[in-house]
Amino acid sequence: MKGFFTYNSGGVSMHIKEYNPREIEKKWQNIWEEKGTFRASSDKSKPKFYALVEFPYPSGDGLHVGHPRSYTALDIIARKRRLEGYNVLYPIGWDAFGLPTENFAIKNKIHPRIVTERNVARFRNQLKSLGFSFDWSREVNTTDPNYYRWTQWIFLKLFEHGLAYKAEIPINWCTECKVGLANEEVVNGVCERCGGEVIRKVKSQWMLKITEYAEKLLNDLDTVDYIEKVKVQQRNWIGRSEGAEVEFRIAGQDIIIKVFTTRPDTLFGATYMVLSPEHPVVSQLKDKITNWDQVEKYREEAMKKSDFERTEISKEKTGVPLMGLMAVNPVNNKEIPIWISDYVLMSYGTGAIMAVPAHDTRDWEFAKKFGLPIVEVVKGGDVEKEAYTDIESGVMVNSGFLDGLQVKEAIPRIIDWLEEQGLGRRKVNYKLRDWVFSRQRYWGEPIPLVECEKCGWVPIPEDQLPLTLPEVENYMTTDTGESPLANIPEWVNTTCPKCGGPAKRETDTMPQWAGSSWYFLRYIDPHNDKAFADMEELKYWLPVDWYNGGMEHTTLHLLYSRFWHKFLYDIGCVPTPEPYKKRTSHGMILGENNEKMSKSRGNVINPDDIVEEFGADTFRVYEMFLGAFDQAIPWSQQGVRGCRRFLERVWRLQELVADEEGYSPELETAMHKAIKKVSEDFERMKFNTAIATLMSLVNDFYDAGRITRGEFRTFLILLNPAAPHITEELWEILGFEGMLNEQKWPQWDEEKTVEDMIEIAVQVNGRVRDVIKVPKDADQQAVKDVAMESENITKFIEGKKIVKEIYVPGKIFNIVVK
RNA sequence: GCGGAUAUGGCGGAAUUGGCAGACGCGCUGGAUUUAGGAUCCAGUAGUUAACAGCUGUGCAGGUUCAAGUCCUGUUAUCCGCACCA
Repeated sequence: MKGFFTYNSGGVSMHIKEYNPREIEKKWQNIWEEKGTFRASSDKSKPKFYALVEFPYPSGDGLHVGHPRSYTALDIIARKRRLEGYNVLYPIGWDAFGLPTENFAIKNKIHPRIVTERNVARFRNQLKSLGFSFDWSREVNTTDPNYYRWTQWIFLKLFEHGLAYKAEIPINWCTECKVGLANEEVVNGVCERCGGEVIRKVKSQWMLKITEYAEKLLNDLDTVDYIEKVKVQQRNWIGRSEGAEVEFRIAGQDIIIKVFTTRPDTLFGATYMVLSPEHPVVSQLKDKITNWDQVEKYREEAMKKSDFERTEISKEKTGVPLMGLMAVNPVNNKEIPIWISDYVLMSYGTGAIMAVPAHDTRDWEFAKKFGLPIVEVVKGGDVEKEAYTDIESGVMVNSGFLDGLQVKEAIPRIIDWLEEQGLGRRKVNYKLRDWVFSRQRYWGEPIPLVECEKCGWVPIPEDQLPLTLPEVENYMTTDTGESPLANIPEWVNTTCPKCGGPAKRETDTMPQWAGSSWYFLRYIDPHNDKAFADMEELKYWLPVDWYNGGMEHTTLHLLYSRFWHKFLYDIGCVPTPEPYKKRTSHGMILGENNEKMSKSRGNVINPDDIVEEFGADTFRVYEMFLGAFDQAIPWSQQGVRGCRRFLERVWRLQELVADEEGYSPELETAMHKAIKKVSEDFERMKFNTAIATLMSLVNDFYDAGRITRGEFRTFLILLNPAAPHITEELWEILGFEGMLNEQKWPQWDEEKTVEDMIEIAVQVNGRVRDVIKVPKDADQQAVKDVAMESENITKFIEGKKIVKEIYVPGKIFNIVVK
């Protein structure tokens, strides 16, 4: 019984206090706050580590259990980095502009600013109750005029550099939200937020030229450490394709129609053209079209269709010929008919295609349906049965000077020819479109431009920023799609900063993605009123070392913010071409019934309830333990209980601590193994197995019946990033030096991660027949000697001939017999 | 249709490079303790079997190998992304 440490100096297991998370969690949260424990230091001599999680939209529903999954994960990384000696920046803020708040405000007649304040206060409390090691002194809020002043400033820079322009184009219009949407916000033809129907609406819109950065956004993916899934999705979204732009003349007209094609080699097989119904040439040549009534009807129908209907797959191709017009195939001067069809999109390429039915599946379907000629120009398939699209093995035929060439040879040859003749040129095309940046809503950043009759669009001078939102009575949107701001004449009517004449303010506001496109920069220097952030600070902290967030933001926020950052880099405002060095993504947490958590399904878990009943540490440990971090996983209330039980067992370890330093011989290997496993698993985001390792170690501790102070100290440090409150408390109770968060992350000795005596599985013909114990450095003969003493082995060998022996040190010994 | 991922006990999931399948947790069964248990502790828990002997077993069908959850070929199902992108 000697040397056992107990809380009350009595006997073993006598009087330790009960584990009371409610009490100790509050206690440590207060201590950390008072001491500013997790503030990033201004000391730049230390190596830095910038950990970032996507800041939340403070919705009225409060925190979702999905938020803490991401936050706990990077909290673990951040806490580990501090223990490793880094100066860590782990900030948080609020992405607080946006529709739900505004809708709530309208419905309940409360100003969106008040709603936002309330929601933020609730979120802040919830996050604080979970003990995240955020640097709260750097909190940002996108709706704060001191913040959006800089959002507006960046917008003006984009405008100055010609990257923001106003265009009258058909945009995606959500009929529910009564707001224009970016392409990225339309999912499966409906609004990604509300699921409402999206129609095409022609509106004058502010656009950002993200397409100008398509090449950089694509190429620089090779320079960053993002999970492959994200890179693949961004590449697909940018959708680069190489080909040629070819000019088709209209017979008897002085008009040229350009098409984009990736298969210029098949030009001799182009037997007709198809234009998008919206193609401007159609109206332009109205007088020449003999079946105008039919054409007009088709165009009207196409316009009426929602995006969803129009892009619906597997529907029959439709179309109408432009009678009275013929195009001329530039390679052979043959006249070919021109059709319009809604399978040709105005928004991709030039809105017109050359149709090669023999070698394009869509054109083939169309030609078959309307009896258009099919001319084979690449040999290898049966073009009467289906389009032959192979580009690897086909040989050109019926193609004049291209005959006999492989497809891959023919492509550059024909492009050279087109360029020589002035009939076309090499061209790279992207699926990525410019970013529709206007929102017809109140609760967003005002666009800091005025329209002057004389000077056109004029930016508001920088020293007059921020342009703040006016107080209004009514935020209702109108069915005509005008922003609520348009109804405030005293705000709209202003003077031109340039000439002093009368001018009108832009009344649309920015999308929610504006403020989030640069928030990680503001965290670096959040109180700066001279610049969005000081260059010296930016140089120290950028890039973000590790950014975790949802897959749903891959082609939205993540792409947008890379674009803004690249622009800021080009104009010398940030020191790095890429904002984020590493990007990872967490899986969704589903309800207990394996369905997506939602109010309507009645399967929502409220984090507050879990913290209240089990404590924040249990909640954190459970979220990390429930399964692979990057996969969707259902919640299990029973599983939470198990994690609480684990922490109870940790708490009671106090009773086992003997007054001895170092590691005991019995547990030394287990300690080194655990340090290694936990260290590596945290880095690989294998949080579930790291926690499992710690659970196993606790089981080992109980099996051993007593542990040293050294063992307990190491264990507490390993568990600390996941369960920071209970570990600090135990650290204090045990009277260890200083505070736990000031300690050093433990090291392991590779040598000591293996026991001196190890177990080797002995197989006969690949089947395990026995397990033997041998010294860890035993050679094959030694292992064989031990194995042959085993009856379990010998009875399978008896009477047979040993033909082969395989020994994998530390793993198995296999004897092959015949 | 294209691209990506996944498939392992009653459940969530483990298994660096091919080397003892089912770690860890939940649940369940039995026991101890308790006035009580949604507390704690002990034992058991893939299937089959009288068995701590064997045999079978990682969606399905083949193959490579001394050895396959892992590699190869084919196939099915589910999920995610894109979706007439010329």
